[in-house]
Amino acid sequence: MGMFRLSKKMVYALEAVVDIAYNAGEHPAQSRDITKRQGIPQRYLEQVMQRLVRAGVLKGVRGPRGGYRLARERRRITVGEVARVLEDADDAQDPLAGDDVSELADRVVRPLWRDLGDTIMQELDSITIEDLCQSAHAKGIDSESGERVQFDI
Amino acid sequence: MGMFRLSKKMVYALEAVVDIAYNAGEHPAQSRDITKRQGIPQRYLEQVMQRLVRAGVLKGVRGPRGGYRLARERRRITVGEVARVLEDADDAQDPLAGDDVSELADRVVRPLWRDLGDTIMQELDSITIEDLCQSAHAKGIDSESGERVQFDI
DNA sequence: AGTTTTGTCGTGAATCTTACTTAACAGCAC
DNA sequence: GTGCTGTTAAGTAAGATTCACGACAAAACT
Repeated sequence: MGMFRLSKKMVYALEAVVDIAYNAGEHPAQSRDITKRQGIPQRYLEQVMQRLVRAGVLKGVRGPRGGYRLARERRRITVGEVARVLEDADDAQDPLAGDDVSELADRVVRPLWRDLGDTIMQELDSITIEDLCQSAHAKGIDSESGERVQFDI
Repeated sequence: MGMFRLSKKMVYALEAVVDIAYNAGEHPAQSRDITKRQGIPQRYLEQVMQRLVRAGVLKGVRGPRGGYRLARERRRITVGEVARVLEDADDAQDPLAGDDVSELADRVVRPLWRDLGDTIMQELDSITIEDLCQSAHAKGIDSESGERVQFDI
């Protein structure tokens, strides 16, 4: 059906992206370290990361000392974008269309659901990774990379 | 984990409840008619209905000419309540606790998610079945039961 | 410099778990 | 007994998790 969803995958993705943004030092952040820090299933995260790489949110570098970097500045990546990337890729069709559905469902109940999803997404689109990093900083959470390692390009 | 979710089950439940509220005449609405009208898997809905009955949202009456009625007035049932009933029953524990989770996740990312869920729920709690029926009426959707069949008790 | 080794990401499939759907039968009221 | 709800179990689809192996780039070793 393609129902909107706040999935576990999204949370993992967001945790990983924030982790990279917040802990990134000179070397890129490695998948294994991220999963260790955030308590995310190791093998699973790799798949999530691939989606983020292909979507242009992260940039993966291979080989020893490899890992992941943000593909853009922190303030130019929104939580909404990360969430959208992890939304099921295969639902090319309209989420809640349905021909064999009553008017009541089609014009009252489902619009409510759809509007709700839109509202959530708007909310998420208004929050950037930068915002979350600042929030973490304000709460005195310490970064792996000393402090203030600015992200380039 | 216990992640908040806008599930298909909830949509079905809501569609059914609204259908009952809007189409209810003298006789209770029957499961089969509801599924026919709303395009919901017949046998599946029965289970959903049971949850709603046990939660005191619906009242089932058996035998010929049996069916379902609202257990309360339309304005005293909120969309949020219906959604809550269909939230997985088995997650007795905290939704997003986790001990082996970094501060970054625990104090930044997950609170964001939890707040979002709370916001959604608040929104849903502010909408009653009555509201949806009026919306349907305003849109000129016609009821099975002539018009204006007020609900008793 | 060229080659091998090593450590990481990259990809696809296999397995496990949860949600959804279907089915079969028991219980109750007319 | 007939026609509905009530209950439990079995089957199917979707999501989450794990596994195995290929590709690539840095490092180490001639």
